[in-house]
Parts: sequence; C-alpha cells; structure tokens
Amino acid sequence: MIPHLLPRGTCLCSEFEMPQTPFYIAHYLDRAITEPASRLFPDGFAADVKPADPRFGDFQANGILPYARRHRVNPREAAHTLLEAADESASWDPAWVTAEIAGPGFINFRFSNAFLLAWLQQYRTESDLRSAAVSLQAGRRAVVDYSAPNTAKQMHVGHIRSTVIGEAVARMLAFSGATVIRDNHIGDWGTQFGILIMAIKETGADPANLGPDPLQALEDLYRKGSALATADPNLQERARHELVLLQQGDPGNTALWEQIRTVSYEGAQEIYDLLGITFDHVHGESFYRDRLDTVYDELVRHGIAQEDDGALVVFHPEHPRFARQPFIIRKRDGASNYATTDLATVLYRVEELAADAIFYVVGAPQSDHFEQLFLTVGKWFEATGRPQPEMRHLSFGTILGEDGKSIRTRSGEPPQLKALLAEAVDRAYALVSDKNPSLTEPERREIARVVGIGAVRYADLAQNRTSDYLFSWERMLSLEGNTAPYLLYAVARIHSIFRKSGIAPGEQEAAATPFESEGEIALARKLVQFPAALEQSLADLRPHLLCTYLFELSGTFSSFYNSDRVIGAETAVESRRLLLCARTLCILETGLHMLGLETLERM
RNA sequence: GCGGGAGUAGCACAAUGGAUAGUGCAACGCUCUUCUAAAGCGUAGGUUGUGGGUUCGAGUCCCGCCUCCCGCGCCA
Repeated sequence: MIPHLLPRGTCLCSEFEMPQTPFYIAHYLDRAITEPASRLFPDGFAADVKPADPRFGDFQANGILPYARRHRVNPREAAHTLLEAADESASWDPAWVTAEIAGPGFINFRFSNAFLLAWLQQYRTESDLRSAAVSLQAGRRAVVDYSAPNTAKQMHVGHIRSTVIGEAVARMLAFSGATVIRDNHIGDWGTQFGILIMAIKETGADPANLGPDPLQALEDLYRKGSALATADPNLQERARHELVLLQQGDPGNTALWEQIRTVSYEGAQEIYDLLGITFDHVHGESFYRDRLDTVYDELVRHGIAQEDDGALVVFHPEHPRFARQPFIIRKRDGASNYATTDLATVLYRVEELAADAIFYVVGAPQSDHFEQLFLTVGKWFEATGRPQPEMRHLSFGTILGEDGKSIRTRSGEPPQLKALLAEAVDRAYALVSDKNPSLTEPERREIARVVGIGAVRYADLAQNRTSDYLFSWERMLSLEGNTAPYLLYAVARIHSIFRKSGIAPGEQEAAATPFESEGEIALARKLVQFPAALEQSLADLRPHLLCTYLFELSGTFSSFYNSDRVIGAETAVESRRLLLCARTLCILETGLHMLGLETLERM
C-alpha cells in the first residue's frame, strides 16, 4: 500500500498524526490523476508520470497528449478538465504539490518546500527507505545467475562484469522487496574437463600437489592440453572420450574432477571475499547431471527435440534463424553440453526453488544461446504443464582496452581479475597517500581498498550494461566526473561535517524550517527523486540509472556545500541544513551499498 | 550470406516517443583567514553516421545505405 498524501484541511502539525507522504511519489501522482481520468476519459488513458526537467517541475504527466490525439480533442482543454476533476476530489493537498498545464499539454507537478521537508522527515534512515521500498517487488522470487567462472581457470577481467553487475542487480531486487536467490552457476561439467584430464594423464601431473599457485598450474595444464589436442587428432579424440567417461561416472576421472573443482573453488573464493560477495548456491553445472535424462526424455517425447546428424537438437521452425540454427542438447558422442545443463537448471529452479523469475547476467555474445534456451523452455514447460518462469538475459558488452579492442595483457591474455583488483588498490593507495598524507598507514590502506575496489566496480556499473566499455585506470580513479572516488568523497565530506560539529546524523533536526536557499531547495528536490531513480533502474535492471542519479545527487550536494555553510548558521537554518546533510548521506550510502560499494568516513 | 548490437561535442559517456540533446574529461577564465579545493562557479564546444518515412512531437519508432563489433553444428 502506498500511503496517501494528507487530504486537505488535516492539521500538519499534530503530534499525534504524523503527516504521511508516499515513498513512490510518481505512483501516487499517477493514481491521483488516473482516478478522475477514468471517469472523464472512459477509454484508455495512461497518465505517464515521470521525473521532469527541474525547470518545469518535479514530475510531469505526459499522458494527455497521446489521449488527445486519439480522440481528436484539444490537449490543453482536456488537461484543464482533468485537473479540475482532480482538484474536486482533493487528490492532493495544494499546500504540498501544485499542478499546472504547460506547453502543448504537459501537466507539471511541483512540490512545495513544506512537502520536501515532510518527505525528508519521514524517510530518515536506510532502514526507513528499505521498508518503504519493498512494496515494488514484494512476493517475487528471483534467481540471479551471475559470475559463473569456469573451473580450472583463473577468473579474468571478463568475469568482472557478470560478477559486479549481478551482485548489484541482486541487491537492487532484494532492496525493493524480492526474495533473491544468488546462484553462481560454475562451469564445472564441460569439455574443458576432457582436455584437462587428458593433459593430466599425458603429462603425469599430480592435481593434489600443484605447487604454490595451484589454480595457475591447472590453467597452464589446460593450455598445454589444448595445444596437444589441436596438434594431435588422437589426443583430441582421447579428450572427448575422457569427458564421456567422466559424465558416465568413471571413478578415476571423477576423483580427478573433484580435486580440480576444489582448487578452482578456493581460487574463486579469494575474489569473492575481496568483493564481499556471498552466494546462496554454488552448484555448478555438474549438480544438475541427474536431471539430464529428464531433459532428453521429455523433449523427445513431446516432439521438441530431434536427432540430427547424430546429435540431439532443438529447432524452432517459427523462428527466422533458429529454424535452421540448432540448439544442440546432446552431442554426437553422447555427452551433454551447457544447453543441456541450462535446461536442467531451469527445471530445478522452478521445481525446487519455486523461482518465478530467472535473470542470467551473461555477456552479449551468448544472446543466441539464451534466446534458444527461453524458446525451448517455453515449449517444454507448456507441453508438461509447468509454470512458466520469467526469464531474462541481462546481457552486457565487452570490456575494451585503451586501443578500443577487447582488453588483453602484453602476452595476449585477458588480465587476471586478482591482479587487476590488486592494481586498483595499489593505485588508490598512491592517490590517497598523495592527497591526504596525514592519515595513518592503516587508514590509507583501508581507504585504498575501498576506493580501489569501488572504482573498478563503479566504472563497470556506471555505464549502460548493454554497450561495450573502455577500461581506463585514469578515468575510473579520477576524483572528477561520474566515478566512485567522487561519490565516496561526497560521503566523506558529509561525515566530516558531523565529525567537526560533534552532532550525529539525524540529530538536532527538530528546529528545521522549510528550505529557502537555492542550494537547499535543489538538494531537497533531488533527494526526493531517489525512489523514482530506483524504480527506473529496476524497470530494465540497469544499474547505471541509479549511478547517474547518485552522481547527480553528489553534484547537487557539492554545490550546496560550497554555497551554504552548515555549521554555525542560525538555529533553524543550521537544523534544516543538518537534515539535508544527514539525508544526503543516507541516500548516497544506501545507493552505493545497493550497488555493492563500501563507503568511508574519511578519505 | 543470415542474424544481433553499436555509431551523439576533440575524448569517454547520458538522455523510459516529449519541452532549448545533457554530464564529465580535455581547453579558457574565476573562487580557499570559513564544515576535506580530491571541490565549486562560469565560458566555449552539436546538421545525434547518412538518405527517406511515420508522428502534434524522433537521438529514440519504420525502411534503405555506410562503418565498426559480435554470433551462426557438436566450446562455455
């Protein structure tokens, strides 16, 4: 339930009746004009309320224009009629929000300074925001499938996007009320094991004793195996056979596979510890192997899959491309592949986890695979009478190096994630030591960790996930522009104000009067846009919209900070400015935490 | 060849079919005896690849063309 604005005439200052302001204000305004509109315009009126350019108002409703066109009426007149009816039914208190018609027929809503203050007095803490936000996705049960490294390989820069975006998406969903199941779907059942097992047997390596960097050793072994297989068709065949043996439960290969898995998990865990990420499931593809026969049987029985050239494949005759481009679910040699395990995984998630939504945070090059997967699941579950989960591929672009090509080290390999994160922390350490040498060594280390890791994560999140992005140390660690250091600096400065004043955030706000200065008003208006930004970001699960909002909020705060002195102002003024600082701090920290960043008290 | 994505200021990027296309770097000015100047303020910078179309309104939707990236039978 969205709480309602006070009806007109209610006393705003009663101690017993705290004024209630809606959290999702756009929803409130939408309903407030949709209700009278449903009487005036019986057929299909959508209010279309969205954040407005601050010059025009706080929110605007654009729905009149398409309506007027459809019904050949004058849009401004229709808007006028609508506003009169809304006014009649006291949809909003004019002391809090005013509406006016502008341009060809926009309805602009503008909040009063009293409203801004009331809103900010109501949503005071991260937990206030959280409890108010949950109405958006309450009851939804969503699996977020992300990170998904392969066993026997170091995580490299290519995994950062899935890991970082997936974590942010999971947090955003959870914040807005969904039950989130974080699932790290590790690639531990594929072709690479055939090659690896073959290589182990050929070279006589001991997977239980791989030296100081066992994961690196495995990766080298894999590379060696690949080279062997490429050079010698017999070994290629041998590798395939080892995989088939493994998938058939051969005890020797299973033991090797267990050892490889253990080494790989431990390696990946280092990264997750560094990023503060915990999964609910780290099942891996292998976990689903006892469901693969169900997949084959049911898809064949319902005529969805067919034999083709020795393999079991699914075609989608209605689709322009997948009518001929197969979805291979069983290879000619009888081995499963990731199409098979992905199908089995959907089955598990729907039957055992009762998921009603599954989000795959995987790179754009795999979009064909997911499109085929979703089509196949649709037919399969339709035929078997299972509930259809919402499935979405949250695809993302490639990370490019400064040369505009897919990022590589000098040796031609993608940079390792561990090394990349370490370099970020080192660079941040150099920066903080330079900018703030008075801090103690341990303080600078801690700041470097938060800023360095945060910079890498934020650089990734701040950009539209669907496009490729250019990796640049200089840019991501800059204190200028839409970067983690800039946002963290804003947070640190607010903490500094409270530290200097000896006041805790949230204290000494009682004397606050409505905002007056340009800086105060701009900041307050920006703060109340937080729910709308969250909602927009959630609509297509695009974290960069939340980033943009937080960056703009930081900028608005910095302007305010430079123009309006907080400490030492006259009591009522100081009080309301402290309130603004406390709320800015709260929303910035809430937002940054939602993106997976830690925040600092000084830097 | 077929299919997908992309092309916005010198550079990196925003912009849910809406109002005068924004932000940050870089450039040029200005502002620290005052809460962190790691900041703020200002100036300049655009035929949104290109040609058509739909619309009251197009960077956004449709069609053609150009350029780049990616995918397309047993890898994940």
